[in-house]
Amino acid sequence: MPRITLRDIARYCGVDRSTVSRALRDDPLVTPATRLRVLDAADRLNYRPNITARSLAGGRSEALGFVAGSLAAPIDWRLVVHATQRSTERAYNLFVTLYDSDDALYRRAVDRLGQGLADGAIVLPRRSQSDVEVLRDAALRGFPMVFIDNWVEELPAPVVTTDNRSAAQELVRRCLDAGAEEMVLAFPALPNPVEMERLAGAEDAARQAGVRRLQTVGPDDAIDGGASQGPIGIVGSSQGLLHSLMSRSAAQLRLRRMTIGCFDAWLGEPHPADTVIVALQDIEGLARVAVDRALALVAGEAIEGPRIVRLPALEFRTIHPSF
Amino acid sequence: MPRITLRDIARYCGVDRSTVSRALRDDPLVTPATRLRVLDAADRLNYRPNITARSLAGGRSEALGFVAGSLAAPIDWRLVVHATQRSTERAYNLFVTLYDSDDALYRRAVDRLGQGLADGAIVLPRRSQSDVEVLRDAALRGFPMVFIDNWVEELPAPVVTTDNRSAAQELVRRCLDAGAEEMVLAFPALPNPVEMERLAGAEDAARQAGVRRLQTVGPDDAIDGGASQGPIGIVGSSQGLLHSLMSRSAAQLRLRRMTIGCFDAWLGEPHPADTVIVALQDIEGLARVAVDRALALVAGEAIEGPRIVRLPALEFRTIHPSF
DNA sequence: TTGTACGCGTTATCAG
DNA sequence: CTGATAACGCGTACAA
Repeated sequence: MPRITLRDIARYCGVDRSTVSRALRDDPLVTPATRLRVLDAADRLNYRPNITARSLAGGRSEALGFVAGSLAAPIDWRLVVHATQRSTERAYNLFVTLYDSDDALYRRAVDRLGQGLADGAIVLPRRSQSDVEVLRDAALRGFPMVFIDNWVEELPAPVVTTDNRSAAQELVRRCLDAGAEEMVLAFPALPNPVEMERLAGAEDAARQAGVRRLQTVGPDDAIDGGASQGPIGIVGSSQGLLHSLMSRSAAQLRLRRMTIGCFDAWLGEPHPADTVIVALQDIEGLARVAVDRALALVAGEAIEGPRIVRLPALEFRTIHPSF
Repeated sequence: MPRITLRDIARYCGVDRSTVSRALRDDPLVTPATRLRVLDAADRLNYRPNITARSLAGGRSEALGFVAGSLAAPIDWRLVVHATQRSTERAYNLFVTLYDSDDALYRRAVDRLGQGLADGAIVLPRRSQSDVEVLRDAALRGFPMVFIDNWVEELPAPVVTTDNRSAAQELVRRCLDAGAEEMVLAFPALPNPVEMERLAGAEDAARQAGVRRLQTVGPDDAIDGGASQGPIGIVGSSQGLLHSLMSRSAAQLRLRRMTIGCFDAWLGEPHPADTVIVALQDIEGLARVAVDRALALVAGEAIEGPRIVRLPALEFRTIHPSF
């Protein structure tokens, strides 16, 4: 099954390859008549340009990479979807590569992208320690990169993220407004900027409100119920984390009224006596801004504004059990 | 920031470009001494081969594409993760492209992959009507494709999927064993093979067991409670679908004991009185077999075994509320 | 064992 | 307006 190339069309039309190339790229230099002939032939022969050849010749691939650990959290794949859309609007392609906590895969993915496959990348880092090593080479080589959602302090690439601090504050406030008398804060122990900002914001709000009891639980801790049986507020980064915490703490939580504060999404139903408040982030906004900044970098334009862009939460949605 | 090429290394070492090329590809023809010199220089200059050039010259990209609608369902991104791993094991790269129900994006994605960017693709179709049109061109051109999980009847590509029929049967049986006195079947109206097989299997099992009441609900229907208040079984494809059905039917379901049968994953907690049975599919197996079949196609090997491979469910897991 | 020369499919730069 | 020609970076027969 031999591929149809420019040469085939050129032969078919009796013109030169370069004329075909021009015609297909809508170069105004080419006569409408010949262009029509060429387009018709291309259509008839079912021609598709070879992208690798085009990248090689043009020096650009017109593609961006999206590097992510996994797509387990809804925010992850939603970022991918919107980044794909925005890239397409800007006549760029987006390739997603996952590394799933595997450093070798991670390095490979970043390497490949920098090898002419993409003109730049959007990076969604997860574990800051290895992120640094893997990304440094590409950064040093001047490969355009933009961090999305989370980032790595040590690298100078632009960052597009959410206003995590304010959102965490607001979640705590709303839990208290809903009647919570004590607060539990559950954020992963990972030393990454997002979790740190969230924790700081939540602690701030709790302290300012003078919460009677405040505990910060680690990834394997259970909630210390103490003697109280009153309404409790639990704020954390993701449903998965909260869910496992609540399972571990089932004995302490049974029969207590709970208000849960969570980021991004809550799937399924709250328990009958509970309320869930979700900080809905502007995921589409993140993706669009990240793609635009990446393309600006690719084009060599100076970055406008601060290195870290923080988009505010779109909405705080309260979910009550439906039955 | 000029890229380092073979030429630079060749100059640096005082050898020819082709020698460098060979040394880097571990060609046994090259003297250990010179290979060492070359590798050292490559390392020192921080050389990275240009993939587009390599693909162009070699005629293969050593990459596979993974085309999916979205990654909303856990099975989707888990397939991607495992396909990435398997591809890497086989020294291939995997690029994911999403189209998110957008036909233009879809066509573009498939086109690009066929343009030299990938040697073949794994396709996870979602809506069979447009899938046919978009994929037909690539298929006709002889572009190697393998369907994963779901597929399109009209196209002859190999299929790797699960044994949906048996799994649906088993879910219904287990609901009945758990005490359900009537059954509700909730599968999307999409005319795709997976949903059809699931529905058929579920109906089979329900009929064989002589269920007193059996209803099949559409995407916007609510459950018809009738007069009964006994235990009810609800089997459907995904948590999202079941969740919206249950919300719409809240009045009928309140206070009834429910057993829910679901595919792939259940996030969050069952309601206090409910039980959830999940058919855990062999997602890693699907991904591995799909990658292997795709690479076999790429290599021009004959496909062994039947066109449709069906992997059995790994496990049926029962989830009880933890508090 | 290494160097020479050509081709991969496309774009860009010249002449004509 | 079009045709010839030289890149782009790499792989590989073939020659030395």
